[in-house]
Amino acid sequence: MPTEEAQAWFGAVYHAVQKVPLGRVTSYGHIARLIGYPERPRQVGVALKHLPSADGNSRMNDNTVPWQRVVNSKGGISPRGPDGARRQAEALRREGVQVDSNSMGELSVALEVYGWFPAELDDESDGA
DNA sequence: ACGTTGACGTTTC
DNA sequence: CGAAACGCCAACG
Repeated sequence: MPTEEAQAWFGAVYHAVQKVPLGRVTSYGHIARLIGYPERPRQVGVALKHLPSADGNSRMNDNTVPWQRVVNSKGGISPRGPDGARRQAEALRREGVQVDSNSMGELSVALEVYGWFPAELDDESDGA
């Protein structure tokens, strides 16, 4: 049983992820900043890793939380398991998000097309 | 109870 | 511009 602090953190992460609209993507760092803990992007990944199944009774589950819209700062899908990244790419494509794969099999979102959400947190203006 | 791991990001070299 | 180090902290062995 996690501590109440941890529960609050998890809930905050899930809630923030739910704010990401369909067809857009965000990064772990963005979620962390939105919550108010810009130095813990890693714990965002931890929270998503422990995201409850849709079968459970939890209001926050992999069916209500668009975990697939969260990628790393490079726009790539971090390889957590053999099929994990592939499943995420599929879910994103299903939403209309373009996901490219290089010769090494690494999957990445076409940020130059979709950009980040929210865009206001991006202080730099490179691509465009 | 303690050491290691890991859905990350920034800073440094 | 690429690689390595460091920080973060819950989960796991």
